Amino acid sequence: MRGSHSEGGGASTELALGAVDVLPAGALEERLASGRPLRVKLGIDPTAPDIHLGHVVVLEKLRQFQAAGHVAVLIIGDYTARVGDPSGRSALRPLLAPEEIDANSRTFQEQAFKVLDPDATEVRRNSEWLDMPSAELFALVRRFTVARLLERDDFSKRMAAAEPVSLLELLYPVLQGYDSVAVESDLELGGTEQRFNLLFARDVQTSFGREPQAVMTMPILPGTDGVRKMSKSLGNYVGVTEPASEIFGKLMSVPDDAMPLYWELLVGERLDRSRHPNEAKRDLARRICDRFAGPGSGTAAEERFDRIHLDRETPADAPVHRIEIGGDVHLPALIREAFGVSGSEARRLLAQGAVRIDGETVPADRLDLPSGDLAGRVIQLGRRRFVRVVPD
RNA sequence: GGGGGAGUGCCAGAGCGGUCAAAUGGAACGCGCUGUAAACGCGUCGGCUAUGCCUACGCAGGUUCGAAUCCUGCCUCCCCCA
Repeated sequence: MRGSHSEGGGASTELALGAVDVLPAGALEERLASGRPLRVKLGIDPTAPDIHLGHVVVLEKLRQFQAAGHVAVLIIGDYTARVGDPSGRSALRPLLAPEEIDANSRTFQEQAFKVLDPDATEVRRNSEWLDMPSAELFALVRRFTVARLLERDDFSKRMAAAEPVSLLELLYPVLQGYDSVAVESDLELGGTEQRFNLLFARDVQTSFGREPQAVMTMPILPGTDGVRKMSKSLGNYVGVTEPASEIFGKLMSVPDDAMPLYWELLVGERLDRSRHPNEAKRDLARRICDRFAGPGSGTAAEERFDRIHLDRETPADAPVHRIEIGGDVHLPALIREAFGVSGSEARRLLAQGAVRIDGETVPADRLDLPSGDLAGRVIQLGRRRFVRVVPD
């Protein structure tokens, strides 16, 4: 049973709402009591081009601190992205090209401002201080021991399973910790999988004679499969820049079991269990659309959704695919081009009755159609892919 | 420095000379059911203008009528000893 995470770490402040833990006990209250604005750090490694709802959970927490008058320090980990965070990893992370990291950094920052107030956010890239001469790097890393780093679960598990752990990965916590020194962090936020990194940063700060930061961890948001962590690489994410129709559709496909967590982490309210699950899910989906795709987009997306799935209508805004008029059209080829699947796949789908033209299933043995019969019609592939065929 | 083991499809993991486009499970996809939820049932899951053809089992060669399966070299990973 998961759901209520509110009282973690004994922090009684409103700002700790939803957090899994706030460590060490009392540290946050103590700092808040000082009355000065705290420097609240959140680091995100730009390993993918888009921010999704999983990132939003922790960004939203940062926004709350911001709203309470504290300083939001958003670190784009353009340098640590090159190293690769071993947290929760069971294998070596593939390396990203520098240009890729650079492009991701830009979109990340832009998209983070869909949650944060840009005027009250200090954005830093950690290459500013981590891109240092090796002599300085050595001086930094010699402060810590291998035994201390190997305490972490991910490493011991991988080593036990005879899987590789690179030297570079071992360095990751040290680098992330040094970020805290560089930005003089009072509090660092992160997902629960970041606990080791966040706590290790305290050691790094201490070794530099700084006051160690408090840390606050937030629950991990499951992806649209309802089970695994939301992530780009698992393909179970909802991006904040996606069109409302996508956001709505994806959220509706999230299993009911994950709804309490979605409500708590994304809407900031407890799910009212007396509501019909379908209605509660629609409500959530509308709110998220309104927030990220623009006010009112939720209702519009919902209407479109119902037209397609309840009334079985074809969407008016389906992408357009042009064909030449004259002669027959070979359906597998058309599907391949229109939907970006392979020709073999197209044939299989056809054979499985997954192709509809204006709502009518194409017979499995039908491979060619006169082009005249296709012009102006909507081809549907499976439940949610649509293309409107238009004469060229 | 010495000794041993392993690299198979999106992932995990069988296969160990022909019947292998490669068992099985998971993921994914499709159809049905439904609340585009879950669960369940059935099916698909390399490519190709397709009853056949092509490309594939770390990479490169070789042996064989025939290789994922045998040999040689290379690359990568792991373990043990020092």
